[in-house]
Formats: sequence, structure tokens, C-alpha cells
Amino acid sequence: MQQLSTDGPLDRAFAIIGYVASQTRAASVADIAAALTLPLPTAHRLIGNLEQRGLLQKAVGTKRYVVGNQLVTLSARVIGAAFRTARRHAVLRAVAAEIGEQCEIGVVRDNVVAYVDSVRVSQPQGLQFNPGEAAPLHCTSTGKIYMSRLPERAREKLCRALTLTRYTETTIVDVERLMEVLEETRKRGWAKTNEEYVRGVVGCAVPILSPDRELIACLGVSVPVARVSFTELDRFIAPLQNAAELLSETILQADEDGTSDASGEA
Amino acid sequence: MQQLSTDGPLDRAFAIIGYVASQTRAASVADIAAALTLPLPTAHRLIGNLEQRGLLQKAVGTKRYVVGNQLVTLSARVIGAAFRTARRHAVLRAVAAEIGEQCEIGVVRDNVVAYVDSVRVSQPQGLQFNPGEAAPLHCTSTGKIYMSRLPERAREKLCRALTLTRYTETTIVDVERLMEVLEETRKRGWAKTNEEYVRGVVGCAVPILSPDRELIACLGVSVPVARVSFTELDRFIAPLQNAAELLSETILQADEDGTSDASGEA
DNA sequence: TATTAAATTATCATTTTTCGGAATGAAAGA
DNA sequence: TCTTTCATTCCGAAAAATGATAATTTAATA
Repeated sequence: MQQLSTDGPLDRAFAIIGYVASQTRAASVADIAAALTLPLPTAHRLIGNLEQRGLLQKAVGTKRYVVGNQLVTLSARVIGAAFRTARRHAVLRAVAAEIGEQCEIGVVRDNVVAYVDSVRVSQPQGLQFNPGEAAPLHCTSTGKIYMSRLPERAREKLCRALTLTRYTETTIVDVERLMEVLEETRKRGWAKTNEEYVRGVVGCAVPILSPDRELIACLGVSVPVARVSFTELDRFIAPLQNAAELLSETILQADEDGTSDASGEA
Repeated sequence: MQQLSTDGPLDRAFAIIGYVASQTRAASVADIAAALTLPLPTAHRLIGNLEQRGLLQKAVGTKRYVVGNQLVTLSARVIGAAFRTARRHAVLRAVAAEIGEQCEIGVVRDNVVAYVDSVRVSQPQGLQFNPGEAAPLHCTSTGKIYMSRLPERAREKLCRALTLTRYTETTIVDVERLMEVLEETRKRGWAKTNEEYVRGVVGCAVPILSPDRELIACLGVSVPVARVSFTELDRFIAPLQNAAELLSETILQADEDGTSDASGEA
């Protein structure tokens, strides 16, 4: 199913755990070996390791394996931690529901827009930015915002350094023109994209700023032009800005939790 | 605490994951290295590995780490598996039989209640939470318990971030009101739901805690109001609490079945 | 802005694990 | 009882992890 040619021991360990956790009944070594196409002795060794650490354990009276105590304890912690940090996703989901379109959060890294989280509302129709994917700077709203907030000289340098690949008829491939657009973007504080990356898909984005007004990330929406025209995009800006406000409070913010602080530091 | 002289890579990987999961805020590489007494470059390498696999991920806009999506998904599965084993399923079945209504165990993931195990007593009449299904936080007892256990400020933020969709006339869609209910829930330690998600169905739930009093999951019951009124629900609380106690005792013990195929196949 | 401290990445010889074929013991089924 | 399947142990070659050192980048501070 998911094994790339070169699995490290870690991958195999997690594959085994995942398999055991997804079974409804205790799994034998042979089951596991077969499911993950491992040599039998190897499976034994790996499972033995996991058992020693309490991540798996034998079901009493059998040689079949179920999830172990350590693993359950750890998982409970993970779920708790995830719940505490899930507010970002909650905000994203809320704004996506409000405007009824796919929303995503993206950051710029290595001169490329990387999407870190996204929520799609209904059927995958518009552009699907899946977390982990990357897109160019010059034809995405997030990229424009990022560039627009650079000091002028750095901005110009970057514009000239980038390869302004043409993806559609409306992609901006002229440096002067791009600079103009960026200046405009800087002034009004948000960006739009008119089928510049994918034909038939328009979008807009607003910045998510830290308390000291540094750019942390961008919150954007992508939608098929058949459903929302380029000019109609404007009505998304206000809700997006509200959500971005909330996100900037939420995102970094020392997630003051403290739920019983369990283990905590000694 | 956890460093034996000779830790394999696996031990260190899990130590790191455990540390990150137990922190209330995102942890920097330096934090982790210090806490586990790892050389800094080594910590970087190990954490990089975990990040590549999606087990850890950077908090947006920072270089600090939180639990990753893969890890959360896996953890939810593990908890589900832990509760589905015969012994625990038997506890669930027993309490279901005792109170004569459908009982289910749910965890929160991605701001949604996911049901990992359930037992129905008679004909499907009340609400049918089948394992794998998901329900919103603000109108389920399990969701209320989860939220009620967050520290106050985080709780308020989450309430505001959630879209309080109205499903019925009694769904709580007002943030202030929800906060009140959560406060009450926190004080008494269990939650009720008055036809807030599905018309004609009321329910209640109690927390399942780990030995160190972390919330692992919730045990709840759903029943048609025609059979049990909202106020009559109270008589289920005691049996549920007993069962929850039992479950939390057994959850970290090496019991387990094996042969008797939990939950029976569908 | 200049300066300093800290964090991160890179390199690499050494040590430690892992890997899985072959062989053997144990248990389930005929 | 016999046969087949599964569980387990051994072990040398191959691969990976390890962490010191050093170079580089980034953040903090003056």
C-alpha cells in the first residue's frame, strides 16, 4: 500500500503499528509480515522491538499482537496536544464554511508558496491546494502578498531573479507589470489572482500578521471562475480579514493550555 | 527518566514524540535537545526525520514543533483499537445492557467527535453513532466534555472559532451560552445534550481518564426522548461513570483478548 | 546599522543496527 | 501420527546512525 522502495526502520515500525491499530482483532506476526510484505524473521525482530518498548503487546494467552500500553498512553497525549493546537484548523474551517469555498493557509519558503493547511467545503472543484504542495510566487495571491511586503529594492531584485513562468494567458510575465501589481497589493493590503496559475481558477488572499506586524502566513481562497467572477472575489476579503485577525491571535500565541499539565516538567 | 545508556533510534524517536506531545506549547529543537540530553545536531537530524514523515510539523510561522497530522491520525486509530479489544468492548456491552440503551465511545480529532466503538442494545432507534462517524463539538456531550476541560482562555477562543451550526431548535449557537454550559459541565464532570444535534434524541456522556487524569475519550449514551426524558438521563450517569472507571483502569493494563474477535464483524 | 550570540546545516570516521537467508523448534490440522 | 504452517534463533555482510568538529545562517542586541 504505502511502502516506498526504501523504508527506514522507522517507517516500518510505524507501518506495523498502523496495521495493528487498524485491525479489529489481534494480528499474528504472519499477518503483519504478509500485509507489509516483510520477511518473516524481519517481522519478528521488528515486532520484538516494538513489544519491548510496550508499543505492542501480546493478547493474553496468544501470540497475536494488539496495541500496547505505552502506545495508548502516548496516543492519548498526542490527541490532547492536537486538540490544543487545533484551533488554527477550526478557524480555517469556520471561514471556509462562512464563505462557502475552499480556504487555505500558505507560507513562503524558498521563494515558493507552500500550503500548510486547507479546508475544502464540498466537492473538490476549484483548485486543490493540498498541504505540502508548492506553487510559484508570481501567480498566486499569497506570493504577491509576500513580495509586496518586501522593501522596495529587495522586491525588485526578487522580481528580476524569479523566472516568471507563463502558466496561462493572464500570467504576469513582465517584471515592470509585476512591480506595479505588487505596489498596488502593498497599498491595499491584500491580493487577487485572475486565472494566472490555473485556467478557470481565481483567488484572493490576505496576510496573517504577528503582533508586531510581521508576515507569518497568508489566508486565501481559490474558486472556479464559473462560480465566482474575478470582481466578485472582493466580497471574500472582509471575512478573510476577520479570520486572519483571529488566526494571528491564535496561531503563535503560547497556546496557553495547562489542562492538568499531566506529566509536565518535573 | 527515559534515557537508558543505549537508546536505539526508535527510543529516541518516541522520546521526542512523547516530549512534543506532552508540551503545552510548540517545542523548539533546542528545547527538545535539552530535555532529552541530545547533541544539537543529532536532535536536528532526528526531528528532521520525524518531520519528513509527518509525525511532527512546524507550528505555522515558527520553527517550533507540534504533533503532525500523520501522528494524530495514527493516534486516533490506536485509541480506537485499544477500546475495541474484547475486554473493553465487554465493558461497553455490559453498561449498554445495564442501562438498556445504545452506548458509544468517542474521541475528539480535528475539532470533531469521532466514535471509535459502540454497542446498540436493541433495534436501531435512537441515534446511531457507528464507529468512524463524526459529529460536531458544540452539540454533542462528548464534544462538550472535551471543550470543558480546556483552560478558560483556550476554551473561549475555540468557542469563537467554531461555527456553531444550528441543527435543531435547541442547538446552542450563542457563544456566551455555550461558555456557560461548558463551565457547568466542567464543574460537575459530565455532559448532557438536549436534542441539540438530532431532533428527538437526547444523550449524556462522562470522561474516560488516564491514571494521570488526562482525558482519553468519552463514554456516552444516546436515546430517543420518547423513551427517556432529558431529566431522566441523570440516572445513567452513575453506571456510565462506573464503566468509565473500569475502562480507564483496564486501558493501561496488559489484559487483552485475542481469540474472541472483538466487536464481531458487521 | 554593527556586533555578538545562537541556531542550523554540513562533513565524516567510527560504532552500532539492521537485514534477511538458512536452519530449527513448536503448534495446529488432517 | 504425520504434515504443514508458523514462530524463533543465528549470524556475517551491508547499511545506517552517531556525534564531534566546523562552517554557515539567522536572530538578538547594542
